[in-house]
Amino acid sequence: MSLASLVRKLEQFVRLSPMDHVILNRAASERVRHFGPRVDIVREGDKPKDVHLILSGWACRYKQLEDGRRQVVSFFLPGDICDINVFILREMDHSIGTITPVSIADLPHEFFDHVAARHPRIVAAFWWETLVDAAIQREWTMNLGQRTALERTAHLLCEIWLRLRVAGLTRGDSCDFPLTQADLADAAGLSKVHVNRTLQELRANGLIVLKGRTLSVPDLDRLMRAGLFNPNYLHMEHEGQQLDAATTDAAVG
Amino acid sequence: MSLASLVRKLEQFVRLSPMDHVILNRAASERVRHFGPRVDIVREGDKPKDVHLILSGWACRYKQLEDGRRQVVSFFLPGDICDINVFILREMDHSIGTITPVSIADLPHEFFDHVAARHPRIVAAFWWETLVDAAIQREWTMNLGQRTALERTAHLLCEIWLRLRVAGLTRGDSCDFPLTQADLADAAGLSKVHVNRTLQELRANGLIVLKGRTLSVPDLDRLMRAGLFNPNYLHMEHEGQQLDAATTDAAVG
DNA sequence: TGATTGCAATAACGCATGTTACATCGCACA
DNA sequence: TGTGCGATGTAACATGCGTTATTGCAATCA
Repeated sequence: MSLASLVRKLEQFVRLSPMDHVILNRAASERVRHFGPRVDIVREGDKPKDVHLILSGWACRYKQLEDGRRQVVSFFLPGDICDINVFILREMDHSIGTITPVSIADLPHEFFDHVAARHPRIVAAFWWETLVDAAIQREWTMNLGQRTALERTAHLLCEIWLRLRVAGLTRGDSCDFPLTQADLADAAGLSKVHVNRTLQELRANGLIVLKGRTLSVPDLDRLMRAGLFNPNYLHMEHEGQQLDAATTDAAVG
Repeated sequence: MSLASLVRKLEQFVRLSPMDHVILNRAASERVRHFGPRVDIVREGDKPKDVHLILSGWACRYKQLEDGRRQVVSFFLPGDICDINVFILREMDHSIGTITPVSIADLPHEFFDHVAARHPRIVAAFWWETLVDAAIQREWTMNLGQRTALERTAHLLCEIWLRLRVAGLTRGDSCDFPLTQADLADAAGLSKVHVNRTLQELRANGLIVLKGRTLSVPDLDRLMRAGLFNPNYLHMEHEGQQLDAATTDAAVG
């Protein structure tokens, strides 16, 4: 039930007040739902109702062609929020499915109305989350369009690693890693067979240790170099110079 | 100076009041700048200052690797807005460059503050624009990850065609088309040579006529089928059942 | 304990797309 | 009227990745 991951992530951007914490806590404990692994939470064509906050487990957003080709367009890790403000759109243009068992909190319309009026720093933090999401999607475009299979896979692993680390979900140089090679293939736009070859190569180069459902990254810098990975798009402002409320209120509008 | 394209596009989603029009008009006529073709408007690493509204001309957002590989991650057409709320981020993670000569209006911070407080329908329309942008980026991920060169190119042309049409920039089955084959290659993640081959094939199939800087699409349905194109992600709500102010105010929060 | 199932690993082969090189076209400008 | 240059077109060849098929392994369950 790791609301901790959300807070930890948001707080690298804005410092939330004790009241903000209370608000988030309440929102994350009402209307919680649980899903098994490998099921759909939302389907393309649905009319979106709520925003979802991932409390625990991994999920993904994906699109599918009629002939079955499937592309994972993003991963959701604990603490991630799915599509703030989908309220505005009439119909989902993609699906969201679980990878592991997942717990989510549904955040209704009214939560955002309430927050908008009274908790500007939460709003700012959510804006930041939204913008980072968009930046990640652009980077995936770059990844699929320009990087080789090896670079692309390394890049994807770096991104997941850093996002897990910010969420407090790494231990030393290891983390849980529930993705199958088929999942990686759908995300990287590669065949399963070639993902397998590529992982072998990463292993042979000592860049990763991946066994069971655990990933270790013995030397992140080397993996980042292999993936031509530049973390700037994640906009992690870990230098500690966070925006204060006055600035963010104005920026959010 | 086509503010008309912006208004036309936004109005398929919300009906703007006469006052809204005045506001947009004013914003689009102060602080206008002009650029030549093939120059950068914004560079990766810049600190973003204003939001940009494209008044005329085509531009693109792109990212580049150190070795020169370049990926166009989106195109900007007249009436498009670049990155609402980039205020929040510290540093640009991509560049924006012109393709043709371009005129833009810089929308400062204060414009959004003003609008946020007093013009909820403009806010709603901007939200919609932002969400559609995100949906387009996801679709590009799909495009690069799963579609073949032919499908991918056809899909890209369909998208541009529909976006131009909504902006009122098509004439019958033709439109201006200033992209070079190199531009298409950078956007589609293909080599120039293969883009050339692919365009030949589209021409041979009678799906497009592309000569000089003009594109004609004699049969959009066929082109859409060739590109496995499903327009749902553009969220064009042309059925005319637009949201009214009450709904949208709440949705925007 | 054996059957079933899902995932990972490996091999052989094919093809879509990349690469390099050069020719042609048309427009801008001297 | 030529000259240069960016864009398009084409050809020959190379290769990275996809496809299909099979095997092994480990977990789960009858």
